[in-house]
Amino acid sequence: MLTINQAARRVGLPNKTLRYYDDIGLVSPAARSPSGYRLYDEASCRKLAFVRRVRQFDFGIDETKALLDLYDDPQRTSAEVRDIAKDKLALLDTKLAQLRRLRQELVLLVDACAGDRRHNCPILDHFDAPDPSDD
Amino acid sequence: MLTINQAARRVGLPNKTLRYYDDIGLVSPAARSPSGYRLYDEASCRKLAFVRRVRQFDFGIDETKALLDLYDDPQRTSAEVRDIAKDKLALLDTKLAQLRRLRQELVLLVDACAGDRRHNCPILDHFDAPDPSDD
DNA sequence: ATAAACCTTCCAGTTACTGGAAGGTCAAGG
DNA sequence: CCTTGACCTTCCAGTAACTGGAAGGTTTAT
Repeated sequence: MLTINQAARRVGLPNKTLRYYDDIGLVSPAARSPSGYRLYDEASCRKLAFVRRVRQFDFGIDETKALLDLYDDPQRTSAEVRDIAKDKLALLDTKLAQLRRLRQELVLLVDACAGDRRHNCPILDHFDAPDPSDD
Repeated sequence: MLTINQAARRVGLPNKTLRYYDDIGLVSPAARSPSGYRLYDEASCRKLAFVRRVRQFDFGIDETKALLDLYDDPQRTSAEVRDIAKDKLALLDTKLAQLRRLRQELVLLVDACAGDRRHNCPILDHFDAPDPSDD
């Protein structure tokens, strides 16, 4: 049984985050010591590591919880999991497209700007465009 | 002079957001009516529109404020603005690279998963990988 | 006069934590 | 036995950028 900091070090998360996950009921320690210390066993550490990996994939806490429930359920089917992953993938693609557009516009702006001591600036001009057709 | 909802409609932001921008001192209305209503003129509407466009580029409020100060300052140089934009561009590139890696991994996972009624699932297996070398 | 449609302020909630204060616990050293 | 330091606990507040809602004042029209 590991105390909170030991578990935190093992799974690579801050101890604050472990307390938070306990508070919201995402991953709780296996037990408490007589004096109230959180104690994590192998299984709870695996769950924490699982959560960390899922979170790195930009899944929100709710989605992570759904995945964790499936992870805990030996009766789940691969289709249930795959549906969640596919939804996430679609979202990710949307986000990527937006960011790419953003980047492209910003590149144009930076390129158009002399970046010298003069006072006119195409970047500000662009943001100031009196363009009523833009939503 | 426009009331808050009229201004909100014109610049394409929710009225709550206009109140918020006033609260934090980002963009304040040009005046208040005798009964305390916020009144926006042309200049304040232009600033709101400017802020909206900048925000769409994923600049934070602080960065937006910096840009707005430069926008307000006839003595600013294009170099000052360009530096901010270039920093943002670098950040954007980092974020894009991360998301691309994420997407690629997720694609592999989804492809590897049959998505049928069976109980084994490569996605969950991946997240469960007992991989201690990952940070 | 009163109803509808505005406007105001203030408080709470959102996401996923992070930081800090006040205080209990545990092992080692003197 | 006592103290010191490193842990641990809970709870409260703050982060970013709003959003929603309650309670109440104002304006306009009927």
